[in-house]
Amino acid sequence: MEEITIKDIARICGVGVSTVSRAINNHPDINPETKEMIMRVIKENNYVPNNSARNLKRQDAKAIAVLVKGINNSFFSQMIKVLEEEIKEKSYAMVLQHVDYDEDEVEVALKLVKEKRLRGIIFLGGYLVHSEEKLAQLHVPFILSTTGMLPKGFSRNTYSSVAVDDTKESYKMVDYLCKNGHKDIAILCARKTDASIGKLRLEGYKKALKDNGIEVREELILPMRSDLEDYSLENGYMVTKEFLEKQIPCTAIFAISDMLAIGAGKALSDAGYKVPEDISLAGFDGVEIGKYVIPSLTTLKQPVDSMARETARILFDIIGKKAKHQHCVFDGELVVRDSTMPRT
Amino acid sequence: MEEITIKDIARICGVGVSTVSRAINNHPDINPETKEMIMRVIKENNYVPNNSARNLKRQDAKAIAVLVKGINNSFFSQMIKVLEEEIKEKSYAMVLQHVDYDEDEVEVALKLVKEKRLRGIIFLGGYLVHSEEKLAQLHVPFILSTTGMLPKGFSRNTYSSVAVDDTKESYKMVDYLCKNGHKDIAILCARKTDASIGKLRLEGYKKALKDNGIEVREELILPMRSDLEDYSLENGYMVTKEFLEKQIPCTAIFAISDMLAIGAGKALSDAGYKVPEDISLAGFDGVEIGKYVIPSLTTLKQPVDSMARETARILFDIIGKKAKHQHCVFDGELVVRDSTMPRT
DNA sequence: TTGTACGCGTTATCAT
DNA sequence: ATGATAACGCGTACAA
Repeated sequence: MEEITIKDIARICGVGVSTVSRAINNHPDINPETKEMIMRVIKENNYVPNNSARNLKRQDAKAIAVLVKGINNSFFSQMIKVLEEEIKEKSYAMVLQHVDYDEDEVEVALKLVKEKRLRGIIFLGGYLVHSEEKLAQLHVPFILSTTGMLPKGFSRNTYSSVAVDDTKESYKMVDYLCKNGHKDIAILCARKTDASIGKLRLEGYKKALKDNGIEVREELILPMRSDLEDYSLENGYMVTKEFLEKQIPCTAIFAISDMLAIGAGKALSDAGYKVPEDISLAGFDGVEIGKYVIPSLTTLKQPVDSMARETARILFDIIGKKAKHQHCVFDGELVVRDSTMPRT
Repeated sequence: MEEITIKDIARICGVGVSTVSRAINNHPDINPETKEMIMRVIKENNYVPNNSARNLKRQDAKAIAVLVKGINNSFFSQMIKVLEEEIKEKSYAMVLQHVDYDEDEVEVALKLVKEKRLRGIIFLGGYLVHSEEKLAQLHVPFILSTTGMLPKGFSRNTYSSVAVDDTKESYKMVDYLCKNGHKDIAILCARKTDASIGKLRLEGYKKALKDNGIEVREELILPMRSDLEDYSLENGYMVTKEFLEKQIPCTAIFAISDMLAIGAGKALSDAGYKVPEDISLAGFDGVEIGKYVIPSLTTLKQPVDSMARETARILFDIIGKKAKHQHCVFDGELVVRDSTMPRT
């Protein structure tokens, strides 16, 4: 039951360990026949190199890590797919690492860099606000993708970012609702303590109302419940249900994520409201399931494919010293489907 | 920019490396004051131990890996959450590893064991059918959870498993539909090449029809398209759309996963059919979103929480030598919601 | 209680 | 083209 090592292979083959190492790592200076023989022996003995030892010794891992905040976020999974393609294309390895909501992603990144000799890091989601100091220790190029921005003070030439302008896109959606005659628009938004995208999207909402001459009313601002999972279906459902029970007049609900919107849609239906005839419903993100829900969901779609591709491009440019850090803002797309209608 | 190591810490503190090591790893034989001092220096210098070096040296990692087939499977994410709780509870570390659809999970497991000195492995999903030989090399207890069974020939006392009886549960659903007067029941199922749960669920369908005196008709068996992602919304939508265009009479559609069912529901709606009045629709798995979809989805719910807890229990029992390998079959629950109705 | 020295499995730098 | 050997950073006997 002994674990077999490179030494065993060398002994069996009657060669030195360095020769085996050369065979494994596709080094040029090796006799093709020797290599073939070694590879055969490796197969026969089911030898698997120890990655810890490799990482320990190696400088150069040709790996980039993707740190995803939270699990089961269907918005990210599409991005991950694309990132994986792009990373493989450059013949890099992708290390996918989930980070719990209560974990510090920068700390995780720091560990990972030491362990895996990464060349770059992609942060997907999360709010790196409190981590400036730690971020400075990250001596590896990193890029924030679809992530709450860093505070203004943080030097913008030490990292890159790719995202939509949450305020602007949120504005777009609410403005659309206003232009379609809606005046009493509720927003299903982040908790008051949120300092990230949730806050920005709320600001867009407020600004759009003001620009359309509509008063912002506290009673129409519906923060998520903190005792339920953030951005979850259940949260959207419960908050909407409680809101509807108050019977506050309202003709449209804008949820700052599609999942919240779907939860809200169910609450509306359960309470006997027809979407969109009685109340219009809009989401944000543009996740796939929004197309399949009934009625299909009007949303503000983030161009995830392009964003993922751009994320990879920027990171590789920096790794290859082809460019400096940059900050790329994408436009979202207002996708009008069946869950909203004009108000006459 | 030099990476700081345990030696540096030792030097700064004026102690030996072993003392630092003891401080880090909470060893008993150490002066509390020395320890405190060392920990302070570690914080000040942002020292992060190198995991590769640790894993290389250590025998005993107190870690268990969860290998998940595919990404973005909302059915698994609930299980993962529970597994994480259970594993943390035992003060083990959980290593979450996604495995691509075209990757061999056993190969990934083999590598991971070498790299991380795992104590146990949980396979979530996937079909380990072709990997008997490799599985034998896995000298670490493993358990298959929610996974297509291994072939009969494989010795059942070398591994554990937790799952529902897919054939039986599928039968339950189809039998329910039959008992409610449905005779023309289409099934949205796996590709013909599938040898895993897809096959079993199809068998349950056939058996239920026969037992209810209904003929199995090929034209009502709708395999997923191979050019689209397996079990995806889009696959359910497209296959159903194409089926409906053929105008084959049918009063119910049973999809072997909830996601397929939701896709199918949209195709029905687009084609002008009312669910459940015109056609009843049922899914399988019991994912959360099924509750929020309109009409809410009748489904065969797998008891994911209990299954995850049992998975962890069994694995830890084996690790602790408290028990031998075992195979646990859970009952699913028929959850009747709004997407099905009797046929008179 | 603490420090020294060795080895974990691999890659890289030398010679040869 | 190949082999011996020194690191890589850490944990742990063993000695002190």
